[in-house]
Amino acid sequence: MTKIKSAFKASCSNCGLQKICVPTGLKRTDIDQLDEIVDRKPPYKKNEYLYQVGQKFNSIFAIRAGAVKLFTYSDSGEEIVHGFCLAGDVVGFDGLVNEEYTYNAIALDTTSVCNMPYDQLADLAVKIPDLNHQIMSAMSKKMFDDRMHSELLIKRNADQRVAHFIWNMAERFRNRGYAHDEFRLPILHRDFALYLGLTPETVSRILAKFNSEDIVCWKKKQVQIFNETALKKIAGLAEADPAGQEFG
Amino acid sequence: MTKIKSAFKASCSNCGLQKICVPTGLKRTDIDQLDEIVDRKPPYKKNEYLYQVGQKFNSIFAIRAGAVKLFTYSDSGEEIVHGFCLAGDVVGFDGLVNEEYTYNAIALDTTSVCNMPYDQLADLAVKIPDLNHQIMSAMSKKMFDDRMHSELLIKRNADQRVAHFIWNMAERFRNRGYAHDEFRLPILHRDFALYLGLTPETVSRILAKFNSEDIVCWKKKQVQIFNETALKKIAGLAEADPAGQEFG
DNA sequence: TCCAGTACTTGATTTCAATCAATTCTAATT
DNA sequence: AATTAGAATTGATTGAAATCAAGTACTGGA
Repeated sequence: MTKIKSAFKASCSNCGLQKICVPTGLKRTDIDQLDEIVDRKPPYKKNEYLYQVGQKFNSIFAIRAGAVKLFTYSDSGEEIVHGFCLAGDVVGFDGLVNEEYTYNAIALDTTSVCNMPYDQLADLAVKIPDLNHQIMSAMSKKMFDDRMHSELLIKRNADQRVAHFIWNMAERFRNRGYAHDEFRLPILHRDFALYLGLTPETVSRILAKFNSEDIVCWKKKQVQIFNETALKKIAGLAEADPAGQEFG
Repeated sequence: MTKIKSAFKASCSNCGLQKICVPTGLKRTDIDQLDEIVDRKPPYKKNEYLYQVGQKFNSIFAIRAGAVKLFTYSDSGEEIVHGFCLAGDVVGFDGLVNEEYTYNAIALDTTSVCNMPYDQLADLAVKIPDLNHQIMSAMSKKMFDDRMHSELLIKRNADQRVAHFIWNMAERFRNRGYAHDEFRLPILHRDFALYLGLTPETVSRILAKFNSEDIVCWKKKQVQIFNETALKKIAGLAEADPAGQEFG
């Protein structure tokens, strides 16, 4: 806990996110090989782009700290928010087809990433089948997230969407070993509204209601959950702890 | 055109969907290797399941003919339609994480598939990097489809959703070399409505309107597009042919 | 510390699509 | 060909969230 971090070279093998990130399930020797190709650049500042739509695909990014927003613009020029990535998430797979990225990825906070050049990663994956599988798993996980997102947009009303989103974020923090009832969420209500297909006004009203009912408070990028049960209930989630819910 | 098909053993190398399906971009010798692991079972009948949620993941399916609906049930038991697959599409990647399928896949019509057992495919992919890349491309393409779906659900009103869906289907037929202004679409209006996050009533009203305006007619699983320009315009798609739009 | 621009809140009104309800049409089965 | 259940249509009504319109509160930079 009180280790002097700077004394260690940053590496996958001493990274706290090993259980969540790409190295999951890899042998120690394989992790060391992966480590060699990882490029750890200085962190992105708030509002810096990791990549943009149309840019040549060259890397996949594992987020070590911070938060990233994925978005595009519709034909009519409105911003469309596709998702948010937190520490331990892997982004950039959208670039695999046609060798260019299909999202814009922007840092919402100061954000450190592990940059994995794709040509090297692909070469390595050929040699390490577990790694190859791991990459596909990460993609498959992303698909699952997207599926949950569409489900939200298709079936849920505004209250349910807001509750579900907050609950989902809490779960992601829980899975990463952080407090799940109180956490920093550097996401603008505006972006959050866009992601849920709602307006900022609607989101504001619902958050005010949840706050007045002592369910959850989200102010100044800080979230506090007071009544987990109520939140889950509004979100339309089954009462019992869903054991199979180990996706983040 | 008038070749006696039964005289040929079905294979990737004589398949008309080669340019769309998994073999795209592979060398002839690689395709032959792929061919060896492909299991071509008798077609699925209408309403037969290719796979179901929770079932052990074992295969990826390339659709040769017919149509498949991907769906799940929400916590509250309502059906949620996630997509439709046509000839040339590849399904089953959702099963990669945790080794089980996360969708239900059901045949909407008599449907022939090429079943690719995943363990064999994975072994082969290790030997053929192009194939590995091809598999990831197919996953990435699926992600792009899902992205278009969320975009539709987030930003578009009912008219735009309906128009966009029909346009998208037409493009898929066009990409596969079929007529794009008249095609069979064995999808119930009910399923179509669920996919778009609308009710059957709303869809029915909009289709009636489009029909009365001589834009498009979709009756008895047969679609005819009379006014492509109007359809695109309603869908909110740019007037000029989007050159970069080669996804299906 | 002030200022300016952006983000957020709150209220009044409108609108689009859902819901409710009743037929009509269609396709599968015998 | 008759039967029947499911699918699609059409109309009347309701309701949830968008929109319009001021306001207030942050936040980052000078």
